[in-house]
Amino acid sequence: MTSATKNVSEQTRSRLLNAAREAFSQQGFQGATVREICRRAETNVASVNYHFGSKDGLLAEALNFGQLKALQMANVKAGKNPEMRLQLFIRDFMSMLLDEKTPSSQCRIMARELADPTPALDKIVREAIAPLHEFLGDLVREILDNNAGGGKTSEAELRRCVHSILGQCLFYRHSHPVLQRLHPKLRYDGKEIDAIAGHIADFSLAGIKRITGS
Amino acid sequence: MTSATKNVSEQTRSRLLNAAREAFSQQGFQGATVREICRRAETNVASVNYHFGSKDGLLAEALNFGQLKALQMANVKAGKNPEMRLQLFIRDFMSMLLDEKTPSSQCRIMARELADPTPALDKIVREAIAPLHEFLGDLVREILDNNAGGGKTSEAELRRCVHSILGQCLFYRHSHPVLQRLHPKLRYDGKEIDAIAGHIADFSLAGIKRITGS
Amino acid sequence: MTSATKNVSEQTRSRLLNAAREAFSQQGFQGATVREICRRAETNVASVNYHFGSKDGLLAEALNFGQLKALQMANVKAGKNPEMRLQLFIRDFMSMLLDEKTPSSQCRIMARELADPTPALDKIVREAIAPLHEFLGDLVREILDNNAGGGKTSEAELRRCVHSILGQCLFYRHSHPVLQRLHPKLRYDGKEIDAIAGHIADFSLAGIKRITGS
Amino acid sequence: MTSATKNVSEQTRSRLLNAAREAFSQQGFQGATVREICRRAETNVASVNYHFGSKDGLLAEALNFGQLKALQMANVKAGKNPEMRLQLFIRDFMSMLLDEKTPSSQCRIMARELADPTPALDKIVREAIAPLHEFLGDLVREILDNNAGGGKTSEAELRRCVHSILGQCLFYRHSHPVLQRLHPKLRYDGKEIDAIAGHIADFSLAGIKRITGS
DNA sequence: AATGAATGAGCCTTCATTCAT
DNA sequence: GATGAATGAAGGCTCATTCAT
Repeated sequence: MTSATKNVSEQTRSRLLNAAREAFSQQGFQGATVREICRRAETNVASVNYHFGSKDGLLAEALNFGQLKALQMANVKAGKNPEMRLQLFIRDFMSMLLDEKTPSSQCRIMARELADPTPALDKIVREAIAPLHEFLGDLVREILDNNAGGGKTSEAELRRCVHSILGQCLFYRHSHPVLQRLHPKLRYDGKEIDAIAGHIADFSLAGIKRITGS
Repeated sequence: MTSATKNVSEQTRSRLLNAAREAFSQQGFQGATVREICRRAETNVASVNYHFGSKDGLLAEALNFGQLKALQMANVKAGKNPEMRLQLFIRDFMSMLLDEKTPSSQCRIMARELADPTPALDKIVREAIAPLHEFLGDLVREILDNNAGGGKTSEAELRRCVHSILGQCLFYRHSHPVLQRLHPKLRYDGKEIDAIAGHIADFSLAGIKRITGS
Repeated sequence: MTSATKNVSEQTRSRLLNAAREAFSQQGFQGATVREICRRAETNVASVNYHFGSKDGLLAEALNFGQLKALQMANVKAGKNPEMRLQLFIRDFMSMLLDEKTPSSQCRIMARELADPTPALDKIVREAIAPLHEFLGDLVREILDNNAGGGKTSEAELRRCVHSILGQCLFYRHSHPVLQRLHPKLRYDGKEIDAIAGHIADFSLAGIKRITGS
Repeated sequence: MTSATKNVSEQTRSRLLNAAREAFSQQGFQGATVREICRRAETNVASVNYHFGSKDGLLAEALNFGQLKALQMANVKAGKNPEMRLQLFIRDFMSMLLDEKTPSSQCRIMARELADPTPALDKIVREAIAPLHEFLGDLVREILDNNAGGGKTSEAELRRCVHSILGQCLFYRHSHPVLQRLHPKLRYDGKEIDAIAGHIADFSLAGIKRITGS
């Protein structure tokens, strides 16, 4: 099988995965039905079980964390100082979370998983979230080290900084239904995303430095 | 029926509400079944419809925002400077969100609603979340005014500060399933909650003050 | 208990019976719910079982055939020739069946019973329908005797004449939903009822005489 | 799949339709349960919704008016004089209504619909009953024209003749439960059906001719 | 005597899954 | 290999009925 000759089976798998990502991110895992996913993928209802064993299996495969990992790798390669790298990362992460144009539905699925864990959550945590926490932990540690006012920072405190950063970012995704109702006019276009990312970066850098600063 | 002998009907209603709060916060609205709720409440399957008309009706009643509102009112009455009030609020809010001993499952249900909106979300936003945002907005504005370095702060920027604070707090609830997997040993006892709340308050105050540009 | 002091229990019974007649004739026995009947009767849901043992019991009591019997007795007393008495009876019977102003819901309930027999049907047949058939049988026999052209008429043939008369009358009740759809403008006011009754009488007398006439 | 090997799906559909016709004609639409229908059809409870979308859908499909229409067309083609055609039609119609051996339960369902209209009644009236009334109207008009004693017959009077004929025929179906109780020994075999049909035809022709005033 | 509360059997329907082809 | 057909467990809900007072 070359890149030019993808066989029919592969095409169906692919269509199913795309349809599943769309459906899961829109309706949640429970809310999305196998029938609807198959309808969107223009295949028969038995396909999901045929190709992925079960609805759970489909979810597990539908999650690919390539984008998130690529983002981290690119960030490391950027090679700037950690403060700037944090800024960059937050902006990229927010774009991934909010930009409705990109097919980054994985993130939305993950967000759903947090609130509604399925057996797939273990895989998500292992393969995507744990590395992400580690990545941010390293970044924050670098920043803290650069600003160390003599005091040492505990692992717990470091972890909380990571949580603070992630919490701010994820809020815009988790609370999206609420924010839509509170501010119906607000649109998350590129400009707004930049503004939010800038805010979170500034807010977080100040927060991190306070930890050391004392 | 005296004040000492609560109506049987009231008791059943009450047991149903508790069971529902538990179930909804654990399995989500869709995931929780009427049968399971009734089993927990030790009553029959028809009770929910008898007492609340429907599963939706049960959800609507299961949400009462008294605790959250009481918390805000107490905070206003505390009368300290806004920085301290923010610290207090964050600690109380985190206790409410995380302390598994208190029956504050409403907050957990609300968290679920964010990820999986039902018709009840409109009510929740109107009656609980919008006031909460407003309350925090006022608090942040006071802090900003006290620290104004001449510059003005836009409404958008103010709103983002509120989001940053709430995002940090809610992260511990939204991401609970993840955090459990990342740090299996960690328990959210009073001490840990205090530490987290303290961190968020410090982090946020630093962030807010950075906004003023001072 | 005098006619002036009907006790509360009797009043409730009476209200229930009226409500039941209304409901049964409108929604049928299965379609009408005990709750709705009790709501109309402004009493509690347990009343039906309390006063009548069951929904079936309520139906059995709701049926009273006084009007139908009165009609037959009056007809006998009229003392005219049988042809005229048949005319009179058909007109009265049609009025009872169709006039929406009179509370003759029993007839409508009976009509429902025919299509949807409940345990009450035995009682209905025994107490109302069998006597009615007998009454009409006697009337037709008189007519036949008056016109006997020498030939005898079998019991079976006599019975079929009765069926023909009743069939024509009941058609307007049984097929009411259909007729409403076929001729939406038609109203069964007094004039129309008279016309129909006149037609059925003429039609039937001709039919009966043909049987003899040979 | 050859013409000899009917699709399994088709067989199930067919079994469901037969079971539904049987059940609906016996218990009415409300009284018949999906579970019972599926039990009779020896399939699972989900079949009805799978094949027909809903119980309503099943009813709509269970009604096919082919037999009734065929009967009318055959009658027209018979080409005899209208009196004889009426005789023929009544006999065929009665056979359809009463012969328990033929699968003509549609007529019985229709009869049920009259007493307990469902959303399907509109379809029934439009597709089956209205044409039937028209057919009989034409037939009666022909008879009247042949016998016109100079007088004209109004549309209303014509309609009532049709009602008289149909009423007599349908009586044996509508009142079947009653007749069973009144005359337990009577069986509607071919001979009895012929006798009834003959009676109705004679009775009606006499009635019709009376209308012409001759 | 009379009632509001509570019940459980049963309703139609939806769903992920399995099976025969 | 891939699919339309079929499945049965489970869903929320309605209802006549019963129970404790």
